[in-house]
Amino acid sequence: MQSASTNSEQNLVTRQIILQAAYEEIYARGFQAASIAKILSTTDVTKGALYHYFPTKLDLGYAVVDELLAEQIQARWIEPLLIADDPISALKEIIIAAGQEISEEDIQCGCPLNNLAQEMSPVDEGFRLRVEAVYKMWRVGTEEAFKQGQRHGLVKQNVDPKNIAIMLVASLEGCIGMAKSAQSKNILYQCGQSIIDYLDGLRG
Amino acid sequence: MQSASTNSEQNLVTRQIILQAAYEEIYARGFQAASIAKILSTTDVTKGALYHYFPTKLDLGYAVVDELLAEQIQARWIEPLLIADDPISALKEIIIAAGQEISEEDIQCGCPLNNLAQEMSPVDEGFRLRVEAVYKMWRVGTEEAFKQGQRHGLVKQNVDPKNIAIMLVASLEGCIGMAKSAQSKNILYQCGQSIIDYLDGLRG
DNA sequence: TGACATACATACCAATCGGTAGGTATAACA
DNA sequence: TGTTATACCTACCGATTGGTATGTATGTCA
Repeated sequence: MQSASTNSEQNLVTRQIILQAAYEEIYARGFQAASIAKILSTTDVTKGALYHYFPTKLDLGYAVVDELLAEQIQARWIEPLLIADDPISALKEIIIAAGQEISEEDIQCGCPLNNLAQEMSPVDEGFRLRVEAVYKMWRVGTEEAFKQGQRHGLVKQNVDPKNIAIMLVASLEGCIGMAKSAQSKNILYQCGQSIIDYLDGLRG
Repeated sequence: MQSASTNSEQNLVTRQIILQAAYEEIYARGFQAASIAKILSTTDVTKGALYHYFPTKLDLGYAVVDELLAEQIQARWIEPLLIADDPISALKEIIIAAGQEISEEDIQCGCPLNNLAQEMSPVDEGFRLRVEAVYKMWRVGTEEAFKQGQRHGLVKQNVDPKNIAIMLVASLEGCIGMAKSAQSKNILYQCGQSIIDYLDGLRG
């Protein structure tokens, strides 16, 4: 028998508190500059507790990617796309919704996945593999949606869904990154509109 | 009178050695993780010399952006574009040339300007302003080239050169970032081809 | 030739870093 | 009830960080 519910539920709560605080600290400062001490001080968790759940800082970072970021991308960019029949309309709606919901802090900090990709890919292979797994999930999901769209005759037949997926994910990340550097919602919207124009050009 | 040539020339040499080593260290690890000690050990420069030319680490980082990165972008992405009559053909050539000349280390480390943009924009406003100045130069240069192209009837009249410039810079950075995460030249080329296709769609 | 500034060089410093050792309190289980 | 594992907690550690204080060698200039 495993431990009773009372205990293991509390465990997960503490673990989740640490994970969430780590996510925010990493999002704001990057992984390498993220301070364990800061994560502890923003919560009332002690160092012993943190190192009980995560043997190293690296493991904590990995968990943020595997559990939080993968889930975020899945929920926002993949699931609604796969449900829809028309991937072009669906993606346009997702982009517009994302633009509307975005906060000043988000503009300032950009995409948490791309942040980790750019910072950690050359530095730590474990990070790179995990981040790339999320990107691949994103690209494959997008590719599938556009294949479906082609089957339904809603997307041009003479384009390669795989290439479209790569281009879309890349330019979305580029768009967010540009807005982050310029700290400008205008640039975000102008770039988003260009992506939407590109999408409309794929109509079949 | 200023100091004689012998002296001030040597000065600039030492300064340039520091700047170059700093560039490489920052390119490989990011600014915050870049180690002054490492920069000194890869050169035979002492800490006294470094802090003689650059009062703080931040000033050293600023100089890398202002002097090295601005120059790189200008030489590779702006000058050849402004010389040409046809911006679309010119940019295609630049993209193809960049793809051919890129090394494994470059794939691994990505774009030094985008790296600093994503890492430092939320953390230090001085960095953000300097990086954004380079991006703006890049965008404005691209915009001018496309305006010229419109005047010569080589670019569609019903597109906004400013939006095109934003979209191009953003998707180029996104493309390099995606290839860096995937550590894949294939992805770089596929994404680059999509950008070229986009460019061809702008023909007037 | 003497005064002064430039261009380094060396030794040191406080602060912060991630991580660990060793304890305790609690709950599960035999 | 005694044993054992889980879930913490506190105090400490060595290493590294950017930065500084002090000294010196050299070249400039009046």
